[in-house]
Amino acid sequence: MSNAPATTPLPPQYDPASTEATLYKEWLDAGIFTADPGHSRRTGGDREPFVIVMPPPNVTAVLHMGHGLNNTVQDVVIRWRRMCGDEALWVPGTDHAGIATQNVVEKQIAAEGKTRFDMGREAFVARTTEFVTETGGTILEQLKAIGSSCDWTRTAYTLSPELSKAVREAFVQLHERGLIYRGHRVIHWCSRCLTSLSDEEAEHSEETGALYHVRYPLTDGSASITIATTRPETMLADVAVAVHPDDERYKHLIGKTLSLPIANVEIPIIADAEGVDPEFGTGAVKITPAHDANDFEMGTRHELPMPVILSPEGLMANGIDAGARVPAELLGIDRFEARERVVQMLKHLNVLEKIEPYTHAVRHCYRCDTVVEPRLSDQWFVKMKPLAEPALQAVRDRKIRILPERWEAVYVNWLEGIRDWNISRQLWWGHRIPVWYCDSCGEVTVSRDDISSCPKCGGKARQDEDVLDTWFSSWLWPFSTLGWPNTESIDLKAFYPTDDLITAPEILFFWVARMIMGGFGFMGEAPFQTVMLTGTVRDMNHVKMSKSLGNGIDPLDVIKLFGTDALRYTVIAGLGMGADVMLDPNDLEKSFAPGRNFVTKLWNIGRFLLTNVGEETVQPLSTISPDRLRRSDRWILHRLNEAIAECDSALGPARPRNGVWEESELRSGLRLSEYTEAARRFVWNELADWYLESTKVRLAADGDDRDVARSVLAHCFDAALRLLQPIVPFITETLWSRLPVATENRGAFIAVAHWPAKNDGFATELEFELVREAINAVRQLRADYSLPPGERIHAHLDASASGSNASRDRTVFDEESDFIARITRCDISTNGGSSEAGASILLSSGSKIIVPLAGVIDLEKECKKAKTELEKLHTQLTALEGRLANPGFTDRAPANVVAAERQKLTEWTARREQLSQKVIQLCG
RNA sequence: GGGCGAGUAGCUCAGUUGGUUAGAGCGCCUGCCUUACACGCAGGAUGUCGGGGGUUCGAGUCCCUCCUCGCUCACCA
Repeated sequence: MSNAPATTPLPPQYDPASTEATLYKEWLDAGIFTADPGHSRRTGGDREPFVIVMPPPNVTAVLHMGHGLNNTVQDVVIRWRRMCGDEALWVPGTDHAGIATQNVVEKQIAAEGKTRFDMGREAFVARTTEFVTETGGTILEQLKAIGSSCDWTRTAYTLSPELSKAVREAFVQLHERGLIYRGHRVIHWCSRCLTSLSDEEAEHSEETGALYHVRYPLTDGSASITIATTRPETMLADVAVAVHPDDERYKHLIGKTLSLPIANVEIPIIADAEGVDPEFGTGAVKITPAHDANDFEMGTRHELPMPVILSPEGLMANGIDAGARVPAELLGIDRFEARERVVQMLKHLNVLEKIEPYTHAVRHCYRCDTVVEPRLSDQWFVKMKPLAEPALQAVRDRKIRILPERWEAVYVNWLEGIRDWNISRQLWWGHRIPVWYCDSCGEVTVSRDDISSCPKCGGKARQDEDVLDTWFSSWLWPFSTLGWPNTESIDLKAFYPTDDLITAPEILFFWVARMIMGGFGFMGEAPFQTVMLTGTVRDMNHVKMSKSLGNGIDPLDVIKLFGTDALRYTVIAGLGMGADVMLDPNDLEKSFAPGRNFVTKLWNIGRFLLTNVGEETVQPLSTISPDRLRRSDRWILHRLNEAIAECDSALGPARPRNGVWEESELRSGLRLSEYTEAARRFVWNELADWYLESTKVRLAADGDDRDVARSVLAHCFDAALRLLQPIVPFITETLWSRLPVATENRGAFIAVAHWPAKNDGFATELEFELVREAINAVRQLRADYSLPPGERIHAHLDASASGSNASRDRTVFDEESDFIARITRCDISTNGGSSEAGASILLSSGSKIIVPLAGVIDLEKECKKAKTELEKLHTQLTALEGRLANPGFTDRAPANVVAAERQKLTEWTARREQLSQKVIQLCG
């Protein structure tokens, strides 16, 4: 890209389609997104590193609005830091997504009439690998389309050889530290995916079921106990009925035996204070240790047998210890069908007392939504308590902040009650557990390297069949992507710890909390200093967008229609901190209008500038002597300073000062919608609406002043483009490359240009504010009196009441008369008579704008309007006077507040005086 | 059931340690094709700040209470 001014004028319409792909390629070719570890201060360089690791999308994922939103946020932040001079690194990558990917491939082969078991493990993994290689990573290409400025030379993949090594290292280290153990207990089992799940992967959802009351008769026939259950089919695996030891209803029955209907086995009545709430149901609990986590605990306490009556597929079966509990007619029946049948059988046996409707939370597989079955099995677990401690402490000590704040409480709450993490999955797609068993001597070996023979007896070593939870690789992401476990890795030294972690709240526990634990656990340091949780994209009914619900928006459709920048601007501008973004999938035109309109506006400002400023090089503002600046120049330069300050303040400090967030900065920054609004207001409402209009007269004339206007205009637009680059990188790059400003201080791309800095030389420009006031006044008068917009009108300035400002006011209006006349079609003379009748508006300087309007004014209407206004003012003034007369207020309120009120009193009193004169004049 | 949060203009949300005419964007109404832009320009309307009570000279802001939503965790069978 060249800095030479354009030789062809800008086309009237911005065409994103023809520019975006080319531009993106130019950025890539120039390597501006590639970070250099040598530049990082941590490795002796002179730049602060600023690092974001991308939440890796599933390798099979296709871009949706959620990705669009989340990655745009990350890109805005990283582009901002890059311009600020940080060595900015955004690490992209994908997740192999164990269960999710396996499910996709299983579906494919199911269509061919096969199962993975028909294929065998090796062939299935090969097939999945092939699938992932061919179609996977599509999403990364799509992320390029939304402008993501990732360092693609560092693209990572959780199942790559490098990251697999990290996974194995992590497992072995935890094992060495005694934090990994094999447990035999009831876990969540998905009978469709045929794997165990972690607590987080088994999601609760409220369901209306039934509470079945079943009578179990005593074996001696003397009495019976009624139990309540939501899962009657599991009664076949009951091994006892527990009651509270102090429960008077049942005390005398403890120790006796019951005859379990259908299964026809004898089970004892036991007492358990911990596991039984006498208030609930009938106060008697059936104990099914193999199919309920709570019952498993009680079963363990009382050393009860644990018969299994369900197959892994969720079919009724006589498993371990079950004997012949499941009768022949139920064998092989699905658990839900079996529930119906058991209920029927209980009815026939006349032991079903009643069925109550009952709402309770049922766990579902987060991947296939199948109802999860509690199931007794052997799994590998990570002991989480020791890992959670530093993760909790880091947030309490403000080493890590979570935005928005409310999620911190959720985070703390979860970590305080953390339970051990089941990390083994009975899947084929993933990192195989690095544990080997020796069938000869029973030795269990945990190893970094594959082994084929037992290190103890030399017998054949057999690797554990299971793979690790996909999140076991994810929680290492902030350092595994930087080279860990090679602690000498230059990337690791230069870029760890990272800075911001930007993701959706759904994976706060799955991923974010575990990454923090992993960061401390393996690196001894927090993996990042800020967690920013973005909102959710929803439709107009506040329903979360999803492909399955059909209410999604394809970001690529939006890009095709309105361009990437319009998409980015719309989502960023609409995204309050942690707030959801509502978009209408049925009306893209309306949903993305803010972005499209803004981009068009920017384009047109650029067109005006390039046409009217001309193509000869503009002198840098620094070469313009301050005394050549006019009041409008000083005004816009001051507004620019304010805009820069507002953007900086909204974006906030990039990092904590000494590794710990100070209270005052803890909740500041990353308010992207505020930053966007500040930049928008400057470029649209100030630069375009006022300053640009004011330069039209100057640019049309020849002479020195034309060069001043050109310099200021170009300077301001240049700065505006820089402020906007992170949000709308493509159009700003396109326009910036054509700006005819001197080449000094410019790199090749705005994407790596310097972030604008405040220049404190420009104080508030009061004179130009006066001009704006006058213009607004004339506009209002024209609207109030319904004067045709095209009609040329005359007015005069009455400066007689403005005291010492009178001559200044007259000078200002004389000098700005061309501009005022052009913009309002109203000529203001400064030497007219002061007593002339007409509509008037008072300016803050005390001068008055008077439009002679004899004959045009509807006196009656005006009179009424003025009277209403006067009344309102009078009421407020009375209140104000009362307040100031109240010693309670004047004595206790802060002095500055009282002073402000006094000031107001003076102003209002003057205005009331003026208004009453007006009323007299109008109403007679 | 535990924890947390929210209820401010038709919609989405700002409102900093209480300070007195409550703001923005979008939408809506009116008028304008003013030679960068109708994806634009100018003007305008709109709120018992969820209800009730309290503290205070003063409450959208602090306290209590009620109502309504939302998020999150959870082995009451």
